This record gives sequence, structure tokens and C-alpha cells, in this order.
Amino acid sequence: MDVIYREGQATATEVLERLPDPPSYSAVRAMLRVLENKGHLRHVPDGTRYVYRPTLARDRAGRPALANVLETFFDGSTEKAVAALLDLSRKGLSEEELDRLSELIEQARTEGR
Amino acid sequence: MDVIYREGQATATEVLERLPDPPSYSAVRAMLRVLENKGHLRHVPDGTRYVYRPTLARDRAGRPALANVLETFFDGSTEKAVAALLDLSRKGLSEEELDRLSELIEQARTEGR
DNA sequence: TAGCACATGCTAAATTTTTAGCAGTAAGAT
DNA sequence: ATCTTACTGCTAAAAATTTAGCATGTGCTA
Repeated sequence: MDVIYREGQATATEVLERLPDPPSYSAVRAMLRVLENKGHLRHVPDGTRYVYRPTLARDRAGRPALANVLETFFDGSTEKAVAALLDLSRKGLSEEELDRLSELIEQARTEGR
Repeated sequence: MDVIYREGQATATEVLERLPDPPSYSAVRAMLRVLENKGHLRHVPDGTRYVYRPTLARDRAGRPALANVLETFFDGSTEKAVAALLDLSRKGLSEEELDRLSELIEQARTEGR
């Protein structure tokens, strides 16, 4: 699922290629079928192969995934999670991005009530 | 793993109880053994039962988990992820927490260079 | 001390997943 | 038009997981 969310869509071969510690091609195909049966994926034929897409749009899926990490590793603390996020991208944040982040918090201050 | 990270430690029964859509008790025990063999868990006997703990401390594990969600669902964009985090806890943020969040960003501004 | 509740060690069977590989078909190149 | 490549559908076997359940041992309580 992660591979497909990252790529937006993917064929069996593409999933295989992007999988760390990958199983066989057969296993990937079987897994995609299972995920489709479970309703997590849909496929569309494209020429000779199947292109798989997630059933749940990426932005709809991101929230719960983030909420889970928040609860599992950060005690549900937004502050801890934001601190970790800032630390992850320590060097890579431009002045503009930091400005926008401040703005987000200001918005939360007014909106969030 | 999520259950054990959330609880800090857990017995087989506790994992079973907290698992959504749980398999059998036997399956949980087997799974814990497998995770231990793979090096993800350790156990210590406590009276008659085993208490399992993660090998990798929670704070060490949280970062990569967060990084993965960041890449998979938010294009690696700290801004998008922070926006989602703020949205998740829309109402629940106190004035003090928002202050501390602003402070975190100010720190990133100076430190992060 | 005896009895009970509960947990592990172990085993064997059922089920699911993984694997390899073959036949058939569509797309693109020669 | 034919060949080649790449993919799916399918099958059967191997491997791994899941399940139930029994024997055993520890700790707690009466």
C-alpha cells in the first residue's frame, strides 16, 4: 500500500521494484489481488498490464496514518510530533516554509475555537 | 509492534486484547516469537508470563515511522504534515501548546542552519 | 496444603501465503 | 505479417502462518 500511495499508482512489476526486501513476482501479484479483494485497491487494465490505485484517496488515507503514528510513538502529543518533524528536515527548511508554518499555527489559534 | 509501542510493554494476552480484528491467542504468541526472532522484541519473564518490550526504544522508532508517513502521504512536505497534525487536534490545542509550537518554529529558524 | 487460574512449551492439523512455471494474449518492433 | 517482449490467468507444490488443545509449572487464595 505504501508503494502505491507513494507512486499514486503502480503495476505489479513496479511494486516489486520498489519493495525493500521483495518477495517473488508471483507473491506480489497475489498480494495485490488480496488487497483488491479486501477493498484497498482497484485496478484498471492499461494495455497488457494492470495498473493498481488505492481505493481511498491519498489525502483521506494520510490523516489516519498520521494519527496512528501520533498515538503510537508520540503519546498523541502534537507538540512532540511537530518537534520530530522539524528535526527530520532540520536543514532543508527554507525561510519561506518556516514563515508558512508560523502562519499555520496562527491560523490554528483563531480558527481552532 | 504498535500495541507494544503504545503500551510500552505487553504480554501476549494484552496484545490480543488491544488488537483490532484479533487472531487467536496461539497466533499472537507465535507472532511475538517471530518478532523476537527478527530482533524487534525482547521478553522478560514476569512471574508466570512473558512481558515483551521493543528492542528499539520508542523515540528511536518514532522518527523513521514519522518519516515514512511523511514520504508516503505528504510528499515529504513538512508543511503539509504539520497542517494535517494541526487539523487532527483542531479543538484540543490550548493557548500554551500553540505558544510552544510557535517557539519550536522559531528555534528551527535559528538552530536549523 | 490443596485447588484454581493462568501462562508457557509443544504438537499436529488446517489454512493461507509464497513460489515456480506454463499457456494465452496484447503491444510494439522488424 | 511475424516475432519478441511483457503481462495476465491459472495450477500445483512448498513454505509459513494460524488454530486448537494438552501437559506442565508458577503464583495466589482458601
